[in-house]
Amino acid sequence: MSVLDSQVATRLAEQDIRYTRARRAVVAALQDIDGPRTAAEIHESLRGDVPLSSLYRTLSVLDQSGVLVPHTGAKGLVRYELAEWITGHHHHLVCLKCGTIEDTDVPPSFESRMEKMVEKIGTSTGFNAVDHSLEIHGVCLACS
Amino acid sequence: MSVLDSQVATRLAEQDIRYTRARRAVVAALQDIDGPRTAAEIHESLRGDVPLSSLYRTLSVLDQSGVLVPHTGAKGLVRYELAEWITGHHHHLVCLKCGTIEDTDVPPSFESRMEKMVEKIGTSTGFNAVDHSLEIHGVCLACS
DNA sequence: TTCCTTGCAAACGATTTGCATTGGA
DNA sequence: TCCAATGCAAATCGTTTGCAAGGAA
Repeated sequence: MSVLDSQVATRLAEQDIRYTRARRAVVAALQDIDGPRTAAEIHESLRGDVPLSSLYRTLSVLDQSGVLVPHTGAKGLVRYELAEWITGHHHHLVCLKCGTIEDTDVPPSFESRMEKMVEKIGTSTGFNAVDHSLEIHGVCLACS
Repeated sequence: MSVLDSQVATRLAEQDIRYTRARRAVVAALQDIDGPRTAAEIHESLRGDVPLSSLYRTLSVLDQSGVLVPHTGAKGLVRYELAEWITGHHHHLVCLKCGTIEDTDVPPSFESRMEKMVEKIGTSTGFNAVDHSLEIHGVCLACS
């Protein structure tokens, strides 16, 4: 059991949620990938080991328990990735052609300024900010 | 015909696309709103004047002609808003509870720094950046 | 008049759910 | 053991499309 696996196991145990075969498989699959993926993509990378209907339930459980985060970045498809307490904070490159989303980082100095700004926007508008993500839209290497 | 209307009319005329009743209605509906809305929401605010299937076709035409921009921000629903050449550049407050997206601005000094950064990320990763949007996630006033 | 656009109904694709069975702590 | 998780098939929901009728240039 990898470090990541035991972190996730702990997180699920705290909530009395079982860490089953399907759930392990999904976490493992997302571990090797640096960006959100759709249910269909995960299903394929699992070579059909987990039927789609179970996969959707698995994604939903892992989302609600804070292990995954959903993104609905492009083409109206929901894409999941490991939560930031696992991957670390990052931002997204969204391809306008194929809809793929990849992770990217920004310089720490910019990041801290962005955080302050987000906080300020919250207090001045009544919007209770929790999180933020800079979405950069364009065309990825594979599509250009 | 409002200023906005004639701008849109011109844009469509350049592409030999008719500015019909349904298209005018959608543009007018989005004009009063400061954030992306789903087809269902637009349909409702039009009080069913435009049937859903026609509405989807209308949204698609206005998207392809550069009048609207789609966002797939939350709950896996596609939301449309007027393009930035009409509304001006802005960012988004995304409510994690109800999924609504509202527009917001950031200070110009921050904005220009963000633009430079986005450009740099593009050149250093092979990703051809076109556009960006800071998505601030949290809980909106109505939901808290 | 001539296409483009509309409306209706049927088709589609992603996601969800009911229910009987299996499996994990 | 005992309840949660799974697998299958059917249902649901947002969105798309074929086709005949109506409308803008």
